Parts: sequence; C-alpha cells; structure tokens
Amino acid sequence: MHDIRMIREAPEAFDAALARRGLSGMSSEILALDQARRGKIQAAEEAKAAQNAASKQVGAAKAKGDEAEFERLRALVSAKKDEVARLNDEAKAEDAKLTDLLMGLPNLPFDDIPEGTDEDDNVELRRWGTPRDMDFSAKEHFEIPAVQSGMDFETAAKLAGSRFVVLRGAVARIHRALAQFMLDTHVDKNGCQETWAPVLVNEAMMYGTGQLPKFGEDSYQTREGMWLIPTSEVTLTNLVNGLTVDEASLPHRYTAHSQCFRSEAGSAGRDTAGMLRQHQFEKVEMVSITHPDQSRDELDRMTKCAEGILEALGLPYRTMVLCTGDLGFGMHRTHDLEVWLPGQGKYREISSCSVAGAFQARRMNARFKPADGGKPEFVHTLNGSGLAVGRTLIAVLENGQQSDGSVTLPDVLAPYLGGKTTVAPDGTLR
RNA sequence: GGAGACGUGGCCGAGUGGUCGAAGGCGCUCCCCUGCUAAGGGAGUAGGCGGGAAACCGUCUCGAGGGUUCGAAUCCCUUCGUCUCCGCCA
Repeated sequence: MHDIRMIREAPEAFDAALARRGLSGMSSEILALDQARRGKIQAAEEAKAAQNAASKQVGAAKAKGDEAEFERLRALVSAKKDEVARLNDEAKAEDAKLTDLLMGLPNLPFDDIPEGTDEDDNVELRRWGTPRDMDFSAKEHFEIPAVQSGMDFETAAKLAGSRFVVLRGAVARIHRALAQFMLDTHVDKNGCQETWAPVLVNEAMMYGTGQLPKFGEDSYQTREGMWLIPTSEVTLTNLVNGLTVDEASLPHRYTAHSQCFRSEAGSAGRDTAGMLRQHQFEKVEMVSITHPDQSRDELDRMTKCAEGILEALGLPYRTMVLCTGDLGFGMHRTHDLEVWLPGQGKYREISSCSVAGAFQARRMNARFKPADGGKPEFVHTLNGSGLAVGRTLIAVLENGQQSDGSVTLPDVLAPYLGGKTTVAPDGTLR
C-alpha cells in the first residue's frame, strides 16, 4: 500500500512512477477521495467533540443534583449522538473507498529498472559459469535413465492430479539433500535465523504480503477460510506483522524450508512436462526486515546469497533485473536468477529476490522504533528464494547427466548423501 | 469436543457505569544531590487519525468487532488468543 502523504506531497512523481506500470493519472482520483475523507473525518470529530463536552456537563449536573439541567443536556447529547453516528459512517465509507483503491495499486518501480512489457524485456546483469559441452544430446530431467524410476508422474496423477509428482529413492533423497544444504548454508554462512512456520495461514497475513485482495485465484483456500501459502515469504515476512521492533535489532534475516502451494491458474499448458511447474513444491526462502536506509543494499546481498547456492552446486546461471512489465505487484525491484537447463537448452527461473520497501510493512503495520527516540517508522521488507528446491533438483540432474545415462552430483551434496555423488543409470546412488 | 478462568501502557499490576488514556511499582530518559561501587530527590516516558509552520488542539485506542446507556476499561453479545480440568490424539 502507498503512503497517502507521499502522494499528497508529490503527486506528479507518484503518477510518473505508476505510469511505468501502465497506470496513468491515478493521483487525481486518490487525492479527491482523500479530500472527501478528510472532510468527513473533521465533521465527525467536531460533532463528537460537542457531544463529549455536553456529556461531561451531564455528569456535573447530576453531581450537583440539578435535574432540569441534567434532562436538558441529556437530550442534547442524545441528538449529537445521532449526528456523530451518521457522520462517522460517512467518514468510514470514504476511508474504505480510498483504502480499497490504494490496496489495489502495485508498488512503484525504482527509477533504475528497465522499461518493458514482459519477460523478454528483462535485462541481464551478469552471468556465471559455462554450460558443459555434452558430446551427446542432452535430455530433460524426466528422460534421464538414472532419474526415470525415481520421478513418477502417473502415480502422482492418481493421488492428486496433474502438476504433482511422486519422488522415490535416490531422486527423493537428492531433493531432500538440496533443501538441507541450502538451509544449512543460509544459517551457517549467510546469517539467517532458521525458522519453521505454518503453511496454513489466515486471511490477514495474505493481505499483509499482497497476495490478497487481487491474487486470491493463485492460491488454495480451505473450507474454513484459511490459505495454503504460495511461498513462505508470507509467513516469514508476517513474523513482524503488527510489531514495533527496536532499531538496533535490524536487520532481521530469516530462512525457512517449506512446502508451497500454487494453483497455477493462468499457466494452463505451460511447462506441463516434468516437475518444473507444480501445484505443490518446496522452497528455501530468505526474508529480510531492514531499516529503510539498508534495503537497497540488502537486495544485492540477498541476491548474492542465492547466487552462492548455484555456484556451490556448480550450476551455470544468469542474473536478470526485471523490467517494469514483469515486476511483481508489491515490489520496487526484482532480480531473477535463471539456471541453465541443458535439456531445454534455456535459462529458466530458479530464484527471485525482491525489495518491497515499505509497501508490505504499511499493510502489515510493521515498524521500528528509532534509537534516537523519534516516531516509529515502517520497516522495509525483502524476500528471495534461495532456492526453489524442485527446480534445483531438475538443474542438478540435467547438468550432471552423462552419456551413459548416469548423473554426477555436486560434491557439496556428498555429506547429505552418505558420501555418494553418482546416480547409476538404474537409479541407485553409488 | 465438553466445563471453567483470564486478556489493561515496554513490563508487573490497580481499577465493576461518570472528569480514566487510565493509580502504584519496575524499567528507561533527562536534571539535581551525593563521592564511592551504590543510594537519594525532581521531571518526563504509547500509538493511529484530523487540523496547525509550530506550540498545541481535537478524536480514537484498556485483545478484536458489535450492542446497551446521556456516559463503558467497567454491563451484554460475537470473535480471537492464553491458562486449568476432562475427553481425544500424531
């Protein structure tokens, strides 16, 4: 959500920034609503002040035993009360209109991100590693002999439907190893606090991070009205929902390994083969809660943390900055990491690191108390995948595939795999 | 799932219809005093919203939402959370 004061003070700058996302001239509508709202609030408060004043005199009259005066004031208060109720309702209605409008507007893109309409306009920042030369035609992950017995889509379809998978044996273990390796790295080397949190949350949390009200169709909801998280960005960021933390405690850096659930509405027909796009998947997430002055640097730090995982696994990748047209709803700036998938011969998204600034904090009412004793200010929030576990599994399998149908795994996984780093063509770990 | 209790400011804790945004204590900040390892005295110490250049003024907030009343932290309803006992259970 946006800061109404900032819009009042600099409506041109606000309009210019939103125009980059295809929304033009929003400030005039916003400011008109704001004007109306403030007028109603003032009227309601003045009436209430009159009621309160009369009400105090009622008490005094009663104490003095002046029954006539008591009755007269009683009637006056009663009349004022109706007026206050009416004006209050009007003020609330105006306020709701403004909030609805502001809640539905996306965050302002930073000036330094590229103009564009979709992912084709994203700009490459850097590239790491070189795709291996393979003297055979590279297979997609689900075609590799070593993988086939451990990745079962037919059984998953029986259990749950399309876009689910059953992993078995070595593949399941490598999947687990990857998650453990990522989590350990973020905890031991990147200064994150390991966190385990619900994957089922209430509606308010989904508003806090911006999934609601606009993107409810993308997530699953229970009969009781709870939501399955599409990412643990929701839970980790909402850890500070409603809190005023000490400035000295910033930044907070959290990481969690969780299940994530997405309906993938609107992705029908895309990436239907393999386990690239699933309704249920695992992700190791990073979230930072920072001082406003630190958030831009924190984005670069977080991006490095995610890149570090890919580098440790020896997976070639490129780092992209998203253009205005591809930028997520609540974000100022986003870096996508795209990993090389030899089977597709393409770089595919495996991580997304974003800075939301105060956008989510304002929705969540998450603030910090300045050390110098000033007024509380909104914290800044960031989130990033470090990494999507299922996609990392795909990348490790495809990049490690050999001409004989086996797969060679990154050495850093050995401690999690009983010291073994090869999957034989028959699917056994050797 | 059944029965009951509770939910007050950074913390503890008073307050059962009238000037209570809320006693007292602790903590914290500033000032004074004292000179010895700590103590004493004084002042201050929530946030949101609206108005204002500011000082400041108004308004709202005693888990949340609604209701009764001229007036509610105090009464009623709903809801969320915590605790105790019983049941069930990974």
